This record gives sequence, structure tokens and C-alpha cells, in this order.
Amino acid sequence: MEIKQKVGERVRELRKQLSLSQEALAYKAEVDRTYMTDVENGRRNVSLEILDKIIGALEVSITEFFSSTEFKK
Amino acid sequence: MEIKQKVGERVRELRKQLSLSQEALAYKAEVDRTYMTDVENGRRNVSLEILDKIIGALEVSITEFFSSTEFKK
DNA sequence: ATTAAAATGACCCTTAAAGTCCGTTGTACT
DNA sequence: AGTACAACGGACTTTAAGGGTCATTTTAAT
Repeated sequence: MEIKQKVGERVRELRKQLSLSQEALAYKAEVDRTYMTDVENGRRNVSLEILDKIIGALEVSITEFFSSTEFKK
Repeated sequence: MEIKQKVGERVRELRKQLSLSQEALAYKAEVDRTYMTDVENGRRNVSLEILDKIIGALEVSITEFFSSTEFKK
């Protein structure tokens, strides 16, 4: 699976743990709602700074975000 | 410190461990040599797919790349 | 089971920025 | 002198970021 999809799944997983809608998370991360949809569905090749904002909104560190098994190759 | 700089430092750190020049790493990661300079100096807002290629060229997993202390907030 | 509302998905279109490529310059070491 | 590596600049192409709109799915209620 490609990186965009892995990131999307991870975002969705962590978002649900926070019981947030895509829209609420998007607002928190200061990105567009439809953009967040695309991210979760692996259709966006997100840049570092946007990713950083999304991870921040998910209330985890970057290390935590990428400590999930799908990123261990 | 901002995310771009953290990533740049981490790339440089791992590249030196492999004793590769920027150009050699750039070739391996299939990105431009001048681009790699900018990445290491924290001037590039790298996208996921490019980052994935660079991390691959550094021969570590994404998890390992981001397990460095500067990414733990 | 039907309805309404909320949440998500998909498409399309700008523009701001990512990424490429050419060269040149600086640095350091032999 | 020459070689290797890194940094810098400008011009160019490609794509990410953002936003509009409507369709579809999910949720929750009666």
C-alpha cells in the first residue's frame, strides 16, 4: 500500500478515537473539510506543514503518529 | 523549531551514517540534487511521496525516521 | 419503514507552491 | 593547480492547497 493511503487510514483511526467528524478535525487543523476527506481516502499527497497541522489536531506527537505498524515497512 | 528543519536535520544525520553525498542520496531517492540540499537545510515543505522516497533511500522505516527525539514534541 | 439531518464523498476549477533543471559560487582538502 | 561536495539563483513545469457545488451515505429520530 502506498504512503498516502497509510497516512489516510492513520488519520481516520486517530480521528475516531477523538470522536470528531472530518469537519471538526479539519477546522481544528485549519484545512478545508473536503481536503480532509481526500486525505483520509488517500487521495492527497500532503506536504509536511499540512501533515504537521493535522497531526497536531489529532493530539499526538509525530513519533506517535508514525509508530503505527503500517509504517514499520 | 519547525518541522521542515527537523526533517532536514534528520535526513542529514542519517545520510552521514550511510557516508553518502547529497548527490548520491538524491540519485538514490530519485529527486534533484539541488532539492536535497534545500531539504537538509529546512527550506523545503516536502510532500509525502517525496519524503517516502528519501526515507527509503536512507534505508530506514518511516517509524524509525520519526522515532528521533525531536519528533516527540 | 420513512423522514430529516448530519456526515462524507466526488467532481471540477483556480492559484499558490512544490519540484525540476540549468548553471554558478563557495569551501575544503590534496 | 585540480577534485569533490555543498550552497545558491533563476526560470520553468507540475502539482498541492483550497474552495465551490452537488450527490451519496450514514445516523438518529419518529
